[in-house]
Amino acid sequence: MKPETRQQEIIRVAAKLFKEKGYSAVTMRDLATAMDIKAASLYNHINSKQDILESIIISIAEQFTEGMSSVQESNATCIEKLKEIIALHVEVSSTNIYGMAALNHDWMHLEARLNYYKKLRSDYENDFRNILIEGIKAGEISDIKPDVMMFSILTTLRSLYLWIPKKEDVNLQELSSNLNEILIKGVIK
Amino acid sequence: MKPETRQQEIIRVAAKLFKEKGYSAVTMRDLATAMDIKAASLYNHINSKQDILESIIISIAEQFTEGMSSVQESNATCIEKLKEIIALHVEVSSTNIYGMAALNHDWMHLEARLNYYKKLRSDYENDFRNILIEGIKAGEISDIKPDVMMFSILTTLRSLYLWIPKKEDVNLQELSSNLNEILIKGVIK
DNA sequence: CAAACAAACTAACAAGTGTTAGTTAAGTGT
DNA sequence: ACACTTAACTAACACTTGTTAGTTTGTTTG
Repeated sequence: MKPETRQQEIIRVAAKLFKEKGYSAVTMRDLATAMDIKAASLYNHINSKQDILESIIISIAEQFTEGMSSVQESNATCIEKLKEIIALHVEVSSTNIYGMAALNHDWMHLEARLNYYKKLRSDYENDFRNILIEGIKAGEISDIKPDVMMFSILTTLRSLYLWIPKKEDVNLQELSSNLNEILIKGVIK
Repeated sequence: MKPETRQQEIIRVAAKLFKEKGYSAVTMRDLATAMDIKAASLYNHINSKQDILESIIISIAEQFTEGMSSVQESNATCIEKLKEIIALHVEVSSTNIYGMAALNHDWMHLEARLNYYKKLRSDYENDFRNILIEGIKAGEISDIKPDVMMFSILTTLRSLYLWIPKKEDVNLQELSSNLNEILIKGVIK
């Protein structure tokens, strides 16, 4: 396990600040104070504020893309694939709580890599939708508009970062299985 | 139907900009340009940028508080109450699409009224949770952690603003009933 | 017609913005 | 002893920020 570089440390602290106040409201002087150095010193380690946002968001987006690839490769039923996607989100969100906030709130402040991010996102959504459509065809999944289903599940999963840190004793295994129950079978008894 | 005052117009346009870029990234000059006047002229109608954010967020938060009150007064089953809450969110979100974005993204930039907002929100969540707990007791609702259920449903409902504008022909009645199906009965057939 | 109002303007300000340049000091490897 | 790297610093820059003061112009009202 390599120790964290100074650059990684800055990016990690920045992600935390971005979660609390949003990208635009965090100044380089805020970040410097949190690192206990002067603002100018940050530039020994990073190129720009924009670069920090990019590394946070793009790295997470690529994790989701990779995760979706392995879900697709698995020879499972659509419901099983859905469960794998839920587990993917719990995993990625719990290891990138602060980054997920930046991804959800501040993706529009990406500049050079905005289009790349948008492509990753829409590809992900298409793959997700196709799984639902297959499930409907196979009779596994209710015949409701796939877009509404996807929206409902995906917004819950994308907001996990708001939820996970609240519980000190959060058991990720348990959270995953609770979400499986609720998202797949609903709340009715 | 009274015509919109100039102040209301500014607040409406501001909400739209806040949705696109977030409160902190929108400058008074951006807002002025969108209104086709100079920044200083805005101050003939509003007191401050902060004030604009407050009126947007607080007015919506109070709509939810009122809505929850009437849900509670109704003598319906818990599942019926849930459906009423879903309808409430569809109604409020569809008539305040831009404002909902500000509420979700920028509530932390409230200053004087931050605590008031937080109180409204936590009261709302408590009422919501109590409905679920009653439903579990009554055997209407699955015995899963109420917090996880609430989180799942509420994040979907809170994100409706992201979804509604995408469909040009969005039928709100239909959206409501689709959400009832999915959130209550899940996606499984 | 005069008074009042609504709604725009120009000009300016103090504070804060991201970032660059150049420097210093403490380790590290040869 | 030497150069190299790492990581901090001070000082400054050009620009942008929200906001205020004071003024002008057209419209409404008594």
